[in-house]
This record gives sequence, C-alpha cells and structure tokens, in this order.
Amino acid sequence: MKTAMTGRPRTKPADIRRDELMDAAEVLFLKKGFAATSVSEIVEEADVAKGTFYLYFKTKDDVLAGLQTRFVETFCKAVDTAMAHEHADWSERIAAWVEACVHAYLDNVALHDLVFHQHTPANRAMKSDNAVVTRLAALLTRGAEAGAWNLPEPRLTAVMLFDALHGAVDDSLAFGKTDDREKLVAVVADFYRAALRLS
Amino acid sequence: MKTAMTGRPRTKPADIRRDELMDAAEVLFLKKGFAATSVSEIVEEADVAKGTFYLYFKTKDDVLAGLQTRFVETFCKAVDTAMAHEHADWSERIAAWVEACVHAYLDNVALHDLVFHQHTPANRAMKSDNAVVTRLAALLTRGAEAGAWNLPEPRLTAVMLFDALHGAVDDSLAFGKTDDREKLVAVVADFYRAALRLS
Amino acid sequence: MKTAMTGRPRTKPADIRRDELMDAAEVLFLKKGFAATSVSEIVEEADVAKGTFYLYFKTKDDVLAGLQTRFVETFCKAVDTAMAHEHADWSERIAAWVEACVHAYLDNVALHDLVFHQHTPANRAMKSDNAVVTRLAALLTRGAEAGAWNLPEPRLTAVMLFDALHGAVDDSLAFGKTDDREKLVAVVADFYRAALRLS
Amino acid sequence: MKTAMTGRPRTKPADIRRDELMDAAEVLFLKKGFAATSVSEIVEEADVAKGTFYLYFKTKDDVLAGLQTRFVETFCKAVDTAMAHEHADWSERIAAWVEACVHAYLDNVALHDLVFHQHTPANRAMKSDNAVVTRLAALLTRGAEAGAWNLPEPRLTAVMLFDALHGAVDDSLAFGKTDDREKLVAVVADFYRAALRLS
DNA sequence: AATGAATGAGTTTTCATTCAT
DNA sequence: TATGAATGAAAACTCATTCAT
Repeated sequence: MKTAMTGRPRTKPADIRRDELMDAAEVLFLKKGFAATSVSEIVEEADVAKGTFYLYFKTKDDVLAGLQTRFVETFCKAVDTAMAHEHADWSERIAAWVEACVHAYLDNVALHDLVFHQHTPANRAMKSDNAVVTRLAALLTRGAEAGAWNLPEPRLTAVMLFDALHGAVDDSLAFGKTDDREKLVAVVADFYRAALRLS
Repeated sequence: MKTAMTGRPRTKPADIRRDELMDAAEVLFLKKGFAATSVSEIVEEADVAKGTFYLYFKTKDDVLAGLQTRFVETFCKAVDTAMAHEHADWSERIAAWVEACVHAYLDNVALHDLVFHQHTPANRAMKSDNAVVTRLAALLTRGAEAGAWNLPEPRLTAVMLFDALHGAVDDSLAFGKTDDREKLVAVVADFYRAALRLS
Repeated sequence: MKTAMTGRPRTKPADIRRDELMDAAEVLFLKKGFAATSVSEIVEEADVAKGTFYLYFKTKDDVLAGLQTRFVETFCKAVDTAMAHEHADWSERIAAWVEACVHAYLDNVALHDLVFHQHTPANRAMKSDNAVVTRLAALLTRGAEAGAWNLPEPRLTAVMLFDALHGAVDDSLAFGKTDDREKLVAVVADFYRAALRLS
Repeated sequence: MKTAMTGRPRTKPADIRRDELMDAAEVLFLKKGFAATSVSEIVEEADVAKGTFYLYFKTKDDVLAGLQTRFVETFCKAVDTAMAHEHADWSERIAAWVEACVHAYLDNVALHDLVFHQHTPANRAMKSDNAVVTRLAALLTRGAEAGAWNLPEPRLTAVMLFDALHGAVDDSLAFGKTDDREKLVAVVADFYRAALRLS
C-alpha cells in the first residue's frame, strides 16, 4: 500500500545526520539568535522530522553544547595542523601556536561568541576552551623536557598564556584586517616568548 | 523582600513609569537577550503589575522600538550638547561633531547592537539612525550657507559621512581605549575635512 | 495651575450620565454582542472615564441588567399609553393590550433578545418580564371587579396569557410585516377573549 | 469521569481530529456564543491538549471560518444530493433545487447565523455563500444550453434568485413548521419559474 | 532510525475592576 | 462626581519535548 513517498529521505549514517542538524542549528542560531530559533525551524532546515532531532540531542541546549564541542575540536584541529609542520626551534614553535590560535579565533568570532556567551554572557574564555589549554600545557611540558624553558607549573602557565591571547584577541576583534592580524600575532608571540624567558 | 504592599496602585507620571519600564527592559535585554527576557521579568524588575506594561507598550517588540527611539534621542542630545559649545571655525565644528558621535557610539555599543540588531542582525547603521543624519545634514547646510564649503547634495553627503563614521567605529569597536579613541576621532575628522574640501 | 482642559465635560445629572452610558452600551452590545464589547469601548462611546462607569454600574453584567429593566419600563410605558385611551368595553380593552404588547415586542426584538438571552439562551419570557405580567394581572383584576369576567386566579391567568402572547410573537418573528402583525394581533386577541370567556 | 489516562498522545487521522475540534467548537459556540467560549473549553470538550487546537487552527477566529466553510460544504452536498435524482423537466429541477435549499437552510438556522453573523452581524447572505450561487449559476447555464430558458446573464440571475430565496426564508424563519415549509417552497419555486419564464 | 501528532507548561496579551487623587 | 493609572486573574497562543507507529 505504502505508495506515496511520504517521509523524505531515509536512514543516514548517524554522524552525517548529527552534523547536518548541527549545521542547520549553527546557521539559524547565527542568523536569529539561540532563543529566537525554534527546534521546528532547525529540523525544517535540516529536512528531517521533529523526533529525529531528539534522537541526536537530548535538548535544545544540548545542540548548543554540541556546537561548542565542535568549535573547540575544529579549533584544536587547526592548531594541530599548524603545529605538525617543521619548526626550527621552540621559539618558532610558540610563534606558530600563537599564529594558529589567533587566526582560528578571529575566523570564527561570531560562532565563538554564540557557543560561549549564550547562557552566561560576559565570560569569554570559559572552561570549555580547556581542550586548547590542555594542548598548550602539553606543548609547554614537552618544551620543558627538551630544556627550552623551565616551568614549575606548566598547566597554570598554559592557562595564563591562553587567557592572555584570548584577551588580546578580544581587544582587537574588529581591527582584524590581515595586516593587523600579523601585528597582533607578533605582539602576542613576543609576549609569550618573554613569559617563557625565551631568547 | 517584597514588603507585602500587594495591590494598591501607586500612580506616577506617565513619563516616569514608561522610563522605568524601559530601564527595566534595557537592563534585562542587555543581560539575557531580548527573546530570553519575559514580560513577567520586566514588570517584576520595574515593580509593577503585568497589565501596566501593556498600558505603555503595545507588545514586547514595542518596548524594543521604544528603546531604539530613546537611544537615538540620547545620542542626538549628546551630540547637540557638544555642538552647543563655541567653535573657532567650521573645521572645529566638524571635529566636534565627529568626536561627539564616536564617543556616543562607543559608550553604548551594547545598547546600540541590542536595539538595532535584534530583529535583523548584521545591519548596523539602519534607517532609524536617521535623526542623526538629519542633524548632520542641517549642519552641512548651515556650513554651505556660511560659505565654509560647497555641497550640491547636503543630505546625501550627510548619509555618506555618517555611514563612514559608523563603519570606522564598527571596525575598531574593541580597540576602544581612550587613546585609541582619540586616534580614531582624528582619523575620521580628517576624513570629514577632506570630503568637505576643508583647509 | 490647572490650565489645560484635561478631562472632558464635567458633572451632569446622574440620570443623564447613567442613560448615556446605557445608550452607549446598548448600541455596542447590539452591534458587536455583549462579550465582544469591552467596558473601555463603552466609556469611550459615552465619552467618560473608566471609573465613571463603575460609579453607575457595579459590574459589566449590571449594565445589561439595567438595559433589561429599561426595556421592560419602555415596554410598560408603551402599553400604559395604549391603555390610557378610551375603550368601549373590556373586549376592546383586551384587544388594545394585545396590540400594544405585540408591537412593543416586535419593534425591539433585537434588544429583547440581547437583554433576555445573553446569559441563558433559549429562555424567552423570563421572570424579568414580570412587570408586564403584573400589569396584566391588575387589568384582569379590574375586569373581574367590573364583572367583565370571572377569574379565580388572576395572577396565574395573567402569566399564561402573557406567555401565550410571547410564544405567538416568537413564532412569527420574521413574518412581522405590518399586515402580518395585524393578523397576529387579531389571532392573539381572539385567543385572549376565548380564554376569558368574553362574548 | 476522566479515567486518569493523562498524557500519552493518541494519534488520529488529521481529518477526524479536525472535525472533532470543529464539532466541539460548534456545540459550545451554539450554546454559549463565540466570544464566551474559550479555547480551553473547546479542547476539553474535544478531549485534547491545548496545543492540539493550534495544530489544526491558526487562531480562535480560524475555527469559526472553518465552521463557515463546513456549513457551505454541507449545504452544497445536501443540494447536490437532491439534484442527483431523476427530474421530469427543468421546472421540476428548479423546484427540487428550491426545496433542497429551503430545507438545508431552515434545518441549520442557528449554525448559519453563528458562522455568518458573528463578526459583522446583520448581513445574512454573505459573499461566502458563493459556492451555492456558483452551483445555481451552473444549473441555469445548463438549462439555457438545453433550451429551457434564455438568460443573458446566468451568474447575475443566480445571485438574484439566491438572494430572493435567502430573503424569503429569513422572512419566515419562525413559521417554519413542516406544512409552512411546503408552502414556502411552493411560493419560492413559483417565483423562480416566473423569473425564468418557465411554463 | 525516522516520523510527526500530541502534549502541557510557560509566555504573551486582554480586560473587568479598584482607588488615590 | 469624575478621573485614569494600576491591578491581576484569565484567555490566547507558543514551543520544547514525548512516544506510538
């Protein structure tokens, strides 16, 4: 009997579906804001049924959390990629890290603000950025082991350095033209080197 | 809290009440966003009954429109005050105008974004800023009459000049330290003078 | 200080004010229905302040009750006027009564339905029509005293006769052209005479 | 009553649900009036949740519009059924049409008045009765093609004939006993035949 | 996995009624 | 007497979430 093509596509790999839903949510959240976007609109944009949304996310808040996680992952991936290149010394390594972070941040300010400010505004640099901090701490530890610098508290230092970068970028957000970016990167990298007593 | 006192109306001048409601709304909208703020919260913050809100505003959207109007009025008042001082010549007059606008804008970015971005984001410098443009156009016309410059289209020139300033400020939002402000004011004022073929 | 002419007219005789309010309410109730008419609209139509309404009526329902009372009064006045004329005999007197009632009813069906049906529909001939019944009972008693007929229960007879007339008119409402009215009057008058064993 | 059972949705075909909601609304509107009936009462009568109502109707007004549409549909269906029978000639066909319309109208006066008078009272025979007019126009055109009569303006004639019937029924509403109906049908049918120069 | 009708708590909005002036 | 700002209970309407299919 079931002749009519009721009910759209069909089964898709879970990852794809989840990503499609997050893409739809991201587009709408960015366009209209989180609260002003309804789950109905998200599923319509993603072209799935209402229930499907709740197959992949526990609540509407949950998709925001997902977006946050994805932001951090993307961020980390960009940094990892940059760090994978050859680097002459630890100073260059630090500079590369700073450059990658600044760009990754500035390229997605709107998304960053969305996923980190939504619930408790005015708290840039939340705990969720931790994955980045963790990576930086690891880098610092490797540098210490290699004798590049001497740090009694690599984790704490990582937190401070990350927040320093975060603050600098926050403070220049709109001036983010390519050339300004380079200046910003240079300033921050210098700051890092000084903090690490490099050179 | 809430010293009993339930019930009995406590009449206040309409202007005061309306302003109190707008103040309450502004505080909450700025803190939690427009959509996430309920009328119930607004009236609680303003310490009036639900119905009182609808005595002064047709809908929840209407209070946002009121906030927009008030923002422009405040903006204009600040500019007017600055222009009321003595000015050596038209060049100084233009500089004073630019300085007043830049400060009025930067001092209230959050509010500006709230009242102008809420419904259709990404459209800074909307038509509602017109009261400011109108003022600038009047200034340009007076200058033309005084022989300070020669402008075939004062209104159109005012629009372009205003949008130029708006864009410059948008582009520097976060760099807004006092000294940066001064540089920004200087740059924009220079731009204005050049556009008006002054000096 | 009070220079501005704020606040409209001024004191008026209570009767006038009350009637103006009832007129306003009647017009609106007839046009939009009772529930769909707000007290705000009534006071606006009557050109007084909100509070003034509650100076003359306890509730919104109360004005409907007032309209009901006024309807009955107007009805009775019309009947009284008709009965004040000279009448050859009791048969003519009865005929005059019937004629006056039928016309008074048919001339104001909409108003009658409004004031009597609003709350419990489908109950034409309510107790409030009693003033009419009372009058009829008095007429019957006077006739009995004059020896025109013999009635052990004038009040009960009045009720039955009144309801009979009411029912007949209800049953012909829309047929109420002038000529039809005359036929209706004739039929009902005949019914009355028979019930009273007249002639 | 109310055997617990709170919660769990019980899916039904959309048509059924919609009809149940309209049935509930019709019952209540007829009993208490449109304005005096709340959506809460409707959903309780229909035994569904509040939201379900808004799944099928945009607003409370919308369900009244739906009732109007349904009234016209039911009306047309009744007329169509009557016209589907064998008819000796066009005169009989016209008589059948008139009879069906008169009955369909008189059988549902209260509903007719509800759906057509609610918003703008005192305008029986609104434009929405058009589906009926359209049908009559089609009938007249077929008759013209069959040579039964000659009509330059079938549509306009249909409008006039329909309004004539509407008016006649309005004018006799309460006299609508079975035998009176027959007389009414006869008079109107005669009128139609005369207007069409039949026989 | 996917669907979408159904739910109901929560929000916006209305309006009869009160009372200090 | 008259006013109209203020009240708050109740009605209209929304939308995140559930679950039988």
